[in-house]
Amino acid sequence: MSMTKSKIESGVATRQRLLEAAELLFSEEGFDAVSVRDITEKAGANVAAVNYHFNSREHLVELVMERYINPVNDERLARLDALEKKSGGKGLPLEEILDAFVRPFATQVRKSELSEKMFYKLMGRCLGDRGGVMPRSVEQGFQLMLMRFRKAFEKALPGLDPEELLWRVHFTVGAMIHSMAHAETFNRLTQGDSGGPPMEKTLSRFIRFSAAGLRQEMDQELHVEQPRTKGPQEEFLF
Amino acid sequence: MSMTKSKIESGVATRQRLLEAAELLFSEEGFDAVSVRDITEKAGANVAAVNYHFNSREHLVELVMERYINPVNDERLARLDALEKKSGGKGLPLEEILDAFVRPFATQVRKSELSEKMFYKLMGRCLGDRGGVMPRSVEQGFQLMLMRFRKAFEKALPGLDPEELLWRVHFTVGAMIHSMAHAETFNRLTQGDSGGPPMEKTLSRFIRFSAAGLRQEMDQELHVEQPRTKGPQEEFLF
DNA sequence: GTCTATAAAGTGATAGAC
DNA sequence: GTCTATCACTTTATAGAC
Repeated sequence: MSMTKSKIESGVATRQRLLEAAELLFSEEGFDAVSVRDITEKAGANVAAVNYHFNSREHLVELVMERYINPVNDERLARLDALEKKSGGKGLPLEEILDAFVRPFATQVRKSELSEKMFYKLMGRCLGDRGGVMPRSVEQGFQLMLMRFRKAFEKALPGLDPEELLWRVHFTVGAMIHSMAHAETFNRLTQGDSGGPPMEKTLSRFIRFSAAGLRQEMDQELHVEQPRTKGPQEEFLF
Repeated sequence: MSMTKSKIESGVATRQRLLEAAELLFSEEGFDAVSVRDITEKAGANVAAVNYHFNSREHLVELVMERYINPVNDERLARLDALEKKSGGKGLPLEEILDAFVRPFATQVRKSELSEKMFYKLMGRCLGDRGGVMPRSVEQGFQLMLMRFRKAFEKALPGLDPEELLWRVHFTVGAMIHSMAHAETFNRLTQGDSGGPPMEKTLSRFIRFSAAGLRQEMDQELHVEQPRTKGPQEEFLF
């Protein structure tokens, strides 16, 4: 498939067309599965155009990641800042922290020219592809952001073992990334219909799910009839 | 890096050495980032060996996926069967369903000759790489397994909207896959130490986290002071 | 800024000798 | 079962004409 002829003829700059084609292909196929030729062909440009406009394929990949991830992480920090300023040092409600963590997706997708579906897929690629390897600026932004949110969670859940908290945050991040990157696959596998855009409802669902998981008490076992007939290799009991 | 000379000299069959080398490389680099030459070099075999023993690179990939995923899915179904037989048609406790869902990882990793870390990484690759595309037999097994577990969850959570449940299961699966595939990345980004093997404790943490998220009540908002000053684009409230 | 032509390296696969 | 040699492609990147 190639770019609509209209975009080429209506004089959209080659650089812009390349960027749009790359974002579409990256979100669809993953960063490592798209060749320079795929991009230039889809953009209706010459094979040398990517290297002329972006120096190398790798630079283009990094540019795309930075363009979409950094604004999200920046807005996350800004929202957390605002919440903490408002509360004046007290622990925040989990839901508000989680809201600051995911709502930036909803606001940044509106600022972008991508469809919601493509935006989330691309975001999932950024976070899940390449074994988590990201450009330096993105990696640093992520570290800073996660450090701040981790502290906010710690304050919101005083007394919780830090290692236990880290795992709960890990599960939370995993639920978020997977939902974005693999929503289509999951729908196919479950033959279910978890619905399309708008995504506000999904983010709301995510917040409630994660808040419950993060807040959950250690004595949850009250809910369950403990099976005491465990064999030798049955080493964990919920 | 190449295979330890001992394995070559001690007469381990070439086919076996290729399989071990491939599994190690696939888990480390991902299925799409490993070439036939990478594998044969690591295994100390000739470049033509992969095609001789496995017909093609693609067949080898599918074999590896099947070897590790299918036993896990089979054991999941067997455990769920046993639970449902025991309970005689009544809804099961969430923790028991989740236990049947994740404990097979712990038992299958013991049956395999892989280290825990490698096993989980490889499993994460199977589920996360290639945009969720799996060999036919694996895909079918997954569909069957997810259908059964979805029904079990529905019975355990009567009255819950099916679409809401589907999303909660989606979050659950995401938390699990991400934890396995990206534990190392996450540790790096958080500069945290979420601990290494043994994994029993992690699975226990996962069960409690997911159970709380799945079971969570719709009126969770009681916990939080609702911000009523939302702007026009602030469309979801937890 | 765009094009062609080409370099240099890598890919999976296979025929045929041993 | 293993090896070499090679085929037929594809990849990124670039030099140089226009």
